[in-house]
Amino acid sequence: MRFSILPSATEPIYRQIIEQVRRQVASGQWPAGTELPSIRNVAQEHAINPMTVSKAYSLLEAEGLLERRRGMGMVIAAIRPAGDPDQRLALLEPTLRDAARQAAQLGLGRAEVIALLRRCLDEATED
Amino acid sequence: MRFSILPSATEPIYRQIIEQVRRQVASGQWPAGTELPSIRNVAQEHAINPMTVSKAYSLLEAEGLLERRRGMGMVIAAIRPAGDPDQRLALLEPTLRDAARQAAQLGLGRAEVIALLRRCLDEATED
Amino acid sequence: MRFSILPSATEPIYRQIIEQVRRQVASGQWPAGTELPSIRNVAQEHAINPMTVSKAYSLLEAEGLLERRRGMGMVIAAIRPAGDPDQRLALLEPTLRDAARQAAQLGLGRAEVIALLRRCLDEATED
Amino acid sequence: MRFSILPSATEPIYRQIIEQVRRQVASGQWPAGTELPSIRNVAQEHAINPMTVSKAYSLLEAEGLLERRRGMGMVIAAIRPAGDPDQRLALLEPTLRDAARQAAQLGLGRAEVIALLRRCLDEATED
DNA sequence: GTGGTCTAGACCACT
DNA sequence: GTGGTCTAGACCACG
Repeated sequence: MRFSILPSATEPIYRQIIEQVRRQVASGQWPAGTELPSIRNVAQEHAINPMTVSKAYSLLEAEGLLERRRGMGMVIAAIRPAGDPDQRLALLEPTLRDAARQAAQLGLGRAEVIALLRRCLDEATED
Repeated sequence: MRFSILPSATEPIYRQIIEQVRRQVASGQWPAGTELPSIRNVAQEHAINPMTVSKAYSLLEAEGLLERRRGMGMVIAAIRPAGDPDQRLALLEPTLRDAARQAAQLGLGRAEVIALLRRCLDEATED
Repeated sequence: MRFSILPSATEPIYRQIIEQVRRQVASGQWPAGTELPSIRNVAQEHAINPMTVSKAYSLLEAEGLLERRRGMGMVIAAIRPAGDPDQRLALLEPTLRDAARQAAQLGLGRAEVIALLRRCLDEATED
Repeated sequence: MRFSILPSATEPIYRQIIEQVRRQVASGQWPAGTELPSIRNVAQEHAINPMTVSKAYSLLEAEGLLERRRGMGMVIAAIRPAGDPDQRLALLEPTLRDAARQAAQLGLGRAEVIALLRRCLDEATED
């Protein structure tokens, strides 16, 4: 129920938050009705400005993924069904498509690329 | 000998150009002496600002990857040897590492992810 | 091509801007490609903070109504077809539906209500 | 004798309650002495916070429209006479004025707007 | 307690 | 020139 935020990353903080919420919802780990940590809490924990968190939450609300419960914080919207596996794969596709394009421009073979992905997957699941 | 540029992508245009030149050189597809398309040409073809192309070329020149030949435009510098396979793989690694992190957060299995990458590689090499 | 902003209204400023852009697009007065006044311009003209204008533009971009031309301001997105009359009426419907509900609770007759609307329409078109 | 409350509307809940009581009184549908539903009942029925209902009732009491009868809950105060038709129309005017302004910005014709209002009035009186 | 709005000002990135 | 991001702090509205 906590965000992992890297202030030094090139990706802006508010977008890091947005992406994490999207993935948590798509993976079914945050079902409809889940209460999000309050803006002030997130801001304090990560020593960032409340406006930055608010911006992320507001955009997610405009997107329909969050609902405001006035005076009571934000919750995951009921509308969204839990993401099925295909939907989750679709979220990953743009990144892999870009990787494939880069591999082609680098003249790399399929086997090499897939072997490298395997290694990265191992690292990522270790954490 | 043409760039593929997506003005709507999140990656800035000048950086798209830089990365493509780097990959073409690393893969040996653009050996030393290869002439680059003129700034004016690139700008017209993709309906982008000539200043943007100029910025990319200038940065590549400062990096030593390009050389300015008066009257001939820019050419790939003689100094840089084509990257060996490991070096080329290293250029791809950050993207795959990010993809693996996303896959983990989405709760996707290794097999699914690798299958999707295979499909993307097929598409990318068709072009 | 200018916004009319009332800082004293109960409706927040950024929302006043959003609603005006939506109506201008729906009515066909701002076709696709129309350049919007720059954030700094709008902010200066109305003596409001650039962030406020930026918030309106960003939300309209997230909505798909605006597109960013990097380094060159915002334009009306090409995707949206000019609103047909039915679409424009649909934008008005929620307000009229609310008015009808109020009239019913007030026990007012149809004729009275419609006569009042006529008077209001006269006033609004005078301006 | 029940309220219609939409927690998702932009209008705050306590204000929705206040406005409805005002209209029922102005229209004479709730004459002096009418008992209002208890705070607990309203809160349960609409799954809202009792404090919210209490706030609405208290404001209406301060306004003189309601009276607190110990053990009987709140009743419509005797003082207020039912509003005459002109007074009731005046309560509706701001909403219609806003609708007319929107219609003008949308470039809609008088006939269309009035026809739509007729349809909305039909719907509203059906309920 | 919750989030919303606005301000003022800084710094960065892109064209 | 353009918009984007973030900070710091004030005040309001809602429950």
